[in-house]
Amino acid sequence: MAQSVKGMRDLYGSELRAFRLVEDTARAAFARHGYEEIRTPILEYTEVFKRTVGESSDIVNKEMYVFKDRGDREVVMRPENTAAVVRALIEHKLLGSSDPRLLFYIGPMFRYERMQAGRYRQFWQIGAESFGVSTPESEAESLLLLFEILKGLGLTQLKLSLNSVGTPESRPAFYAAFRAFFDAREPEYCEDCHRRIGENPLRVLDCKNDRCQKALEGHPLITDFLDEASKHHHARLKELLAALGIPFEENPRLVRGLDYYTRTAFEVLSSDLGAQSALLGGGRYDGLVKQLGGPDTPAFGWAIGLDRLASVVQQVKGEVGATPPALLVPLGEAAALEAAKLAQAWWDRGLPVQLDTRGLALKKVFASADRLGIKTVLLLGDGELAEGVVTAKHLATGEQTKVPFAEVPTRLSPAKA
RNA sequence: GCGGCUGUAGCUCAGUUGGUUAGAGUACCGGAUUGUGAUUCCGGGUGUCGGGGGUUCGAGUCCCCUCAGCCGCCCCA
Repeated sequence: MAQSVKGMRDLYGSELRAFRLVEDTARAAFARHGYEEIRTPILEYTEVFKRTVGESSDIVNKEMYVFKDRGDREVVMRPENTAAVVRALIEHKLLGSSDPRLLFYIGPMFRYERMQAGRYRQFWQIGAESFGVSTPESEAESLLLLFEILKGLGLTQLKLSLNSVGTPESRPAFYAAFRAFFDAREPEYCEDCHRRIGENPLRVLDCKNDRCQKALEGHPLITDFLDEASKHHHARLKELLAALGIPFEENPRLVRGLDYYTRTAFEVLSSDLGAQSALLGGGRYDGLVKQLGGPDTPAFGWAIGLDRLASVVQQVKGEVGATPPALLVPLGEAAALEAAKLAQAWWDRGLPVQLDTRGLALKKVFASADRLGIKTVLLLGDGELAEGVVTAKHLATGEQTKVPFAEVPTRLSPAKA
């Protein structure tokens, strides 16, 4: 049988409705907050991600869909979108003014990884980025927006895991201290940790090996090595979040997989997702714009895993049901034409009415309507035609009434359809 | 990229130490006097047993390869 490409899936039915629910909720929140949408291409030149996400990161190292196009250019299917958005802003010279530059995006990302529940090779992200503001207040605003979306979806149990990873200037001191700590008990750490200490030292901290965890007791904290400005920044953000009622817990061991983060880093995990528990993540990336050749611009942003959030929404709220419109069923040729005319007029007025053009026996029409979850069937036969009415049957109650054509629009308000 | 498990009807699954036309529930299709569903009754199996190769008189069942999915690791959304 024909199959979709490994790791890529078709979205339809209740899962797609869950996606749309999340998207609609997010778009409404973005609009309230003054965030504008941006859409960038799926394909980017490899350099965009190599220079930003980090040469040593797994994403660049082993997960990118890289290939040569017919013009022999090396391109990559975007593994994330922040770097691409920054590239676009630089290219169109949209940075450098003091005007707010608040952007959001919704789209698919691609990473070549081993399949697992909640981990797909094409997955979707909803992201928000705010450029040009370095204050903790801007971060609080962005996180308020984020929690507004989660709350709008009925997810109130989620908690932010928060850390500050300092700046490129302050981090070396921490790394040195941590390395010294590691070296002192070096033989006690597992093989993976010996690899991690070179690539991303913080990763050692969340090793699942019991011996490693024991050897880590009393390790230096990155938050103790912050410069004064970063320390104040971090303290102020925590103060704001507490005052604004955003639930968070400090996690000095929090690490992110992308190299470009500075100061604030955070993520939200969900216990409803199995091993792939990361629901969303983000943080500050003050150096990224300059790194890609733009004006020195502070920035903060986050990305939600749409596939995973939709999954959590379905687990918490149950399947997202469809809401089909009423079904207008003509009986016979004369009625078929009249029904089309009526439907045409009603559609012009914005009414949700599905026109049945199958010409099936009524019992099949009703059986089908029942399966589709249709609430109201409007019958138009010769008798109705002569009277200028439709017979409206509510499937749930079996109740049947005659409704003059002119009254259908008021009777068919979306709530009653 | 590493390790383990699974794959039979649209769905959930049964199928004996290898044995004859591959089953159940549900869903679906047709019918029970032509304009009334979700109940009932009657009828229908709709299948490349994931795919390919091998062993065997004989393979859904055993072996190898492969594809897909699931679980864990790595990592991340």
